[in-house]
Amino acid sequence: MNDRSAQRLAMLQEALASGGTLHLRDAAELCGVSEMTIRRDVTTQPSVISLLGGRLVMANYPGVTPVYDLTEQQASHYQIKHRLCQRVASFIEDGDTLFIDCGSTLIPLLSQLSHFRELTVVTYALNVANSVAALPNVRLVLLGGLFYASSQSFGSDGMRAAIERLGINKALISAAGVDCERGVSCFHFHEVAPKQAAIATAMQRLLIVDASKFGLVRPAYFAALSDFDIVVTDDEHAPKVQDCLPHASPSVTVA
Amino acid sequence: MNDRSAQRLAMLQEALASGGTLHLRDAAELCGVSEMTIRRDVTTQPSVISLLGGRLVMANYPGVTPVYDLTEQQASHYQIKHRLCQRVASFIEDGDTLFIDCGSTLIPLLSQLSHFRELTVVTYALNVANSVAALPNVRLVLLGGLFYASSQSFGSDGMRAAIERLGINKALISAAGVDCERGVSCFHFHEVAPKQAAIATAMQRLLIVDASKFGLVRPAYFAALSDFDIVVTDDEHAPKVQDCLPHASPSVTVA
DNA sequence: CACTCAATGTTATAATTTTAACATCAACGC
DNA sequence: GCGTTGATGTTAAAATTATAACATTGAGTG
Repeated sequence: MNDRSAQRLAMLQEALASGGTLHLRDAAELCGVSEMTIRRDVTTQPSVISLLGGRLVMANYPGVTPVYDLTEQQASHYQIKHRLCQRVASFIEDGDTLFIDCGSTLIPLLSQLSHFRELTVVTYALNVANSVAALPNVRLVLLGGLFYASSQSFGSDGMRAAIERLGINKALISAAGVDCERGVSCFHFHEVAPKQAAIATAMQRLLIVDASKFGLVRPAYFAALSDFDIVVTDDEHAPKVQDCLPHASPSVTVA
Repeated sequence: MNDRSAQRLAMLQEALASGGTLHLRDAAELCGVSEMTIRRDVTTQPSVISLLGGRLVMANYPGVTPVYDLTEQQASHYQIKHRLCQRVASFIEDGDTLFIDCGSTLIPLLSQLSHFRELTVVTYALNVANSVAALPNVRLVLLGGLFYASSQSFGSDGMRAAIERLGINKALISAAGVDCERGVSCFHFHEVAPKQAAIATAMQRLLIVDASKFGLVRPAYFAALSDFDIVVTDDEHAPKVQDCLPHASPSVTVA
């Protein structure tokens, strides 16, 4: 909260911006203070710098992912999403123009995009953009606007038109709830326009949801199940899924 | 070197791909082996995963370079930008709508924005957006488009119009070259439209350049020195600056 | 000038991580 | 079967890092 403290943090942030780690002792020497002070600088106030085993690391500067500890449960829950994304990747072809939705479901897909020769990714999510920005083989189009921190995504009144002007090949859509009768829903209303526009303009529409989302109702409906060509899900909660999917037209892939 | 070892590494890589860190003990439990084995997995063979203070971190994340050695030159070079940004901050008022240019010059400013009660930041740079996205007191508007990795920024044909539709208060512009007669220039042509639009629409225009930029000519001219109201620079290379600035109209602030 | 307070430094101790050495175990060929 | 081998597990000691308590400094104030 100090002025000098903030100055030191900014200095270290600059030093770490190009990557790498800085040992506490080097940081202390660089700033001309004791290790304890640096330690206090980075631990007593929120910062993009975190302390890991005596070394300062930046929370992925060009990206925004903070350094936090995954629990074993989180890591295993991630396995489901990864399996879903592996299945999604099997639908992707070289040269595709993909619309990639916001949320955490499709994040594991992004690192797999490096295996293709050439792709274009259209998104309105900051975290997606950050992951894609690092891939040299992927052209990135980010749809900007006002930032909504809750979903790490942008919204603007022109977004629907902007998306419909693009030649999107495949729309990869995620959701927070899928209900047999009411359809597919998400939490935030600003996500509705981009999702709907992508569904409207894409040649192929994939809905990617883990099975726990079935039967859930969220504030913002944006599509019917029948609007999708393919539903990618997992078999963890098979009964719930069975209730919904046979009634709808899309083909279902269980990863 | 082992088959199982490689399998475990792949598994952990998947778990870590979305960011964050995984404690050795959780990784061990996740893979059903001892901590020692995981430790050996990641240390005995080259891998994208590294071990930092008992936690696994992805290599494309901060921790990949074991130690980052800073030269004192880098440290002092940082000081200049930080001083410039402190001066810039003194021009900012609560409630301002700021246009913030891409590049590294204005990065140190962003952490200082948390000291204000309420601000709006307009930018077309990914790195700026990432820093601002973390600030709860700042409304962020990102102008999207096609991503240009070289400048970590976006470009689109509609950007000029999009900026002129916004009520920008103060334009904070950086540059790669300032020439007395030819004007102010940058490296990339896609930066010209947003810079010009911001200059055209803003009520107050600040040019922030360290003194080493004076006398340099870059491919893309975007403004004359007289288009700015305030020039913020440093006195490191006073002679060069003197040659240019007296001829132009803006007031000069030396930080 | 003495007092106060916040920031920083110092030290000792606790907790954790790393290393090394050795034990176990299963697979495989002879 | 038997011994070898590579992978893995276990344990204890060494090194490092984290924490907490207390000492010092230094600027601002009455």
